[in-house]
Amino acid sequence: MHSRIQEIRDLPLFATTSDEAFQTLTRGAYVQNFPTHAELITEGESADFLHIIISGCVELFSAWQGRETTMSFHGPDATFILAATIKDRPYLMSARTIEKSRIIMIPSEDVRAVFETDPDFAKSIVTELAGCYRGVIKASKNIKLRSSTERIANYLLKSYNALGKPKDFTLELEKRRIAALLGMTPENLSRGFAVLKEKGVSVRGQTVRITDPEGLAKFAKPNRLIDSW
Amino acid sequence: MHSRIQEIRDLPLFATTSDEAFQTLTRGAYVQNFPTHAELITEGESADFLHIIISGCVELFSAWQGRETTMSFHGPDATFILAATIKDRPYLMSARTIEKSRIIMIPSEDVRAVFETDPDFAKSIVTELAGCYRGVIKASKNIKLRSSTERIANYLLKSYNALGKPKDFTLELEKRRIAALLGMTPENLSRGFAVLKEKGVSVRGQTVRITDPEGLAKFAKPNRLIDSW
DNA sequence: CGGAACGTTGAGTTCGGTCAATGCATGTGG
DNA sequence: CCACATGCATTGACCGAACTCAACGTTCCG
Repeated sequence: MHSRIQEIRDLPLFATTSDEAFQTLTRGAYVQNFPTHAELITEGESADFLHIIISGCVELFSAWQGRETTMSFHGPDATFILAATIKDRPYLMSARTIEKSRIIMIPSEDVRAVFETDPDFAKSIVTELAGCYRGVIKASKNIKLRSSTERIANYLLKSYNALGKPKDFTLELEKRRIAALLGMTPENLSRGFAVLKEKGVSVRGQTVRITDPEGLAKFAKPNRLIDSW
Repeated sequence: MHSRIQEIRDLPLFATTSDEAFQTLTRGAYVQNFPTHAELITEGESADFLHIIISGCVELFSAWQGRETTMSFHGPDATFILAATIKDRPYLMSARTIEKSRIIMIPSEDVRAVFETDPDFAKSIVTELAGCYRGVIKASKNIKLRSSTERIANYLLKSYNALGKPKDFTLELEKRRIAALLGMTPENLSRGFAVLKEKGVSVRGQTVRITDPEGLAKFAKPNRLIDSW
């Protein structure tokens, strides 16, 4: 049990939080393991808990009139859905695991209460939320300003650079999920990879090799206000 | 001068802020009048000031590789760009006035400083930011889950309801701006209006009449998790 | 070994964008 | 006060990016 608390305490979100505030936050909190494809929350429900991912991967998605769209994927240390928790409003998105995942759930009331009493925690929360906001803006710009092939190129380039420009690397997500993340169908992702072959990328199964980083970058035109760090 | 301060003091964002904190915030602040089509900020610049709109209308937009896209429009009481101010990071969007506008500019440093010392202000800021976040999410769902005609139908329905279901009403924005807001070309907006004629909408110039609210709603299928209030 | 899910490829469609012409306001200067 | 310029809105013809549907191949797992 002690180690469970510790793994939460070590999260960046709580780095500067006082012990007292941390106690309050974790008193009513759960830590839970979920299998793959577990639906964690459903849009429209009231935001009773702030969720924080310890390990695994979670997809945020939305539906309307039988259509569904993926909004984002999140890994360890990410929070969702903070904005609903703060405003005490219904979730705007649903969440499901796409791997076995370990999630902390902190009662929204406690988050709001501690926010008011602990300035450092308030700072952490607002920084986290601002980061989420900027993430959505970037995603939106990516979708609205780029063609599907350009989005793929930038996605590959970003992975490549994040991993330190390795000779080749493995895709983190299944291709169908990459397609969903980039706002296209799996068929179109395939066709995109085919086009990018001429620009200096070879994709074989899960393995990607960037044969011409310069050429790819020249095509992708990555931009820190969209792809950023 | 006194009335200038007063008009700021009365903003919702400062409703619960202490006088002392308010003093600090406004000490280094400007209030400025801008003409139509003034470029207020450019994406990539550092976020030196939090902007608050007192009157007028501001467009947020982004560009990449010669392409441009409208992200949102904002009227009185809205803030931008809060997230950049908080994170002390470059703006992700540019802003321009589309009417004569009166804008408050508060040094970002002061916002961050007061955030740490005044819990009520911190609360206001985080609530405002959470609202911005949810706004972007809704806009993104609107774009990704609906066809252009459906977006138009919902836009008209929302205006209609917001105004109290009047016999007819005038469009707030120019049609070209509505088109940009809804993520389509002006040509397509025109065609959309034509289609909606059959669904119970007549648009003549700036004037809209909803002849069949039921029928329009049946087509538009408005949803509180997208169109909300 | 068989089946299920994923991925790829091809054919055809559709939605929305581009380009161009025209109409319609508004506004300015002679 | 009118002539003309300018910018917005509309309409039509065409184009193209991306989606749908279907078939087939591959991989992985029971």
